[in-house]
Amino acid sequence: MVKVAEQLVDVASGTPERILLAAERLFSERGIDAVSLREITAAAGVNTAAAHYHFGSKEAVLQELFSLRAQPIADRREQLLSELKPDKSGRPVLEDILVAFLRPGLEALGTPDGMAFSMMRARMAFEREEVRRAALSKAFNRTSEMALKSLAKALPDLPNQTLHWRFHFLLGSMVYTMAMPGRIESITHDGIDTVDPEAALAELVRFAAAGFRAP
Amino acid sequence: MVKVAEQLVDVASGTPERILLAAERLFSERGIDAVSLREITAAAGVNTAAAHYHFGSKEAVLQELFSLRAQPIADRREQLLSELKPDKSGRPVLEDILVAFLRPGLEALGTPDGMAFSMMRARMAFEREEVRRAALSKAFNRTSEMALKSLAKALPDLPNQTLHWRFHFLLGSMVYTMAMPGRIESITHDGIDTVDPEAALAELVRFAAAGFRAP
DNA sequence: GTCTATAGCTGGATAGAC
DNA sequence: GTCTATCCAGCTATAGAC
Repeated sequence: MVKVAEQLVDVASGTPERILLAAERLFSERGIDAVSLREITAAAGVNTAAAHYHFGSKEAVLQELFSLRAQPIADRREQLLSELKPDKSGRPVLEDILVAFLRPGLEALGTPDGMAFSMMRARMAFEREEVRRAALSKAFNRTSEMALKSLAKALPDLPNQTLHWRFHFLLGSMVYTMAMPGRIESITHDGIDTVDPEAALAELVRFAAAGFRAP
Repeated sequence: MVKVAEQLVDVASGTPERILLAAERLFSERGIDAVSLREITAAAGVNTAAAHYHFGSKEAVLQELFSLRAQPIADRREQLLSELKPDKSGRPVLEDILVAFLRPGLEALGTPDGMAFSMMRARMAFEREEVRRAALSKAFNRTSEMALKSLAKALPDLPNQTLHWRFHFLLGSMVYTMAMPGRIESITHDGIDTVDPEAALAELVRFAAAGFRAP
């Protein structure tokens, strides 16, 4: 309904931006369905009606917020994937593909806003509501297919089905990591309890690369 | 509040069982928060008050349902993990551990009830509400730690932190697989679109085993 | 553009008849 | 034990004053 600043700034100036920032924080803290529009507007210091005026509905707030945050990540991923350099055998290097695919999302974990978005994104991957998974799909489908194509080139002997299974496992590991920053394995308390995005990236790339190369 | 039959049968006889079965189906289809107690009781063909009489609250219905379904899986996992045979070097075999850990959960995907539970379980892993993650934790903590101990024995050279990271990735792949039976990768339509639990198990074991063995 | 006020629902829970 | 009837809190959304 309303054009919102391309980049949300930390100190929100206008009413729409304040609403989006409040929504992002609350959605990530407590989940989407558990947060009411009233809470969002209260946290933003504006009136309930303002959200309806600027966005039209609670779902529209979510969608606007999502695409606003997802776009830069998808763009960066696309850029990195398109810059991949083949090795001397003419094929892209598996590890390079994984880094290009994973880095934009995982490094977002390093900032408070990015962490909030990541948790929201991870949770949306498990949503039943079509409209929400559709937002994810719309934002990231293109780059997922780019990555799959590169992976197929890097691993020419891998059957297509197996490649898809392994890409699926990669997504699971990625999403699970994005869902719980700061508490890797709440199950076992002696685990890793701070998330350094660089460490997460390095560990996941190493793990997945070996997995993709399995016979 | 009320003792429910240890094993839910397909043709539900009593009122509590009918409520649990309806809840299971609806929770898995649409998510927990999106389903009202009224819908559950309507689907079960009983009155709203019946659910409160038998369970006390909607949350209690969920908890009862969860522990009822989780227990057999955890028990089976524990049994399989305790039966692991060491190889000639005296260590458990990585693949055997993975199978023991994953099989009870993944093979549940083969039955309609099991599939419904798996999707509910996967979604609960991403919940913010403490009480729900606590149910997961309570049901599966013990066997997760058993698996971690066996993994440490099978991979004596792997630093503890790395082991935990990789176990975390394993959980992510497992949960992601359990969350979306029948549509591995909705992102790419030419992917795998039916889930044979045995195939999922075999693929995940191969992928993860290679990942755990990465240097 | 931003507010107050309220309409119109839907939710969980319960009291009390049977 | 199982119903009907109802309470009351909370929600989204909107109409209309300013």
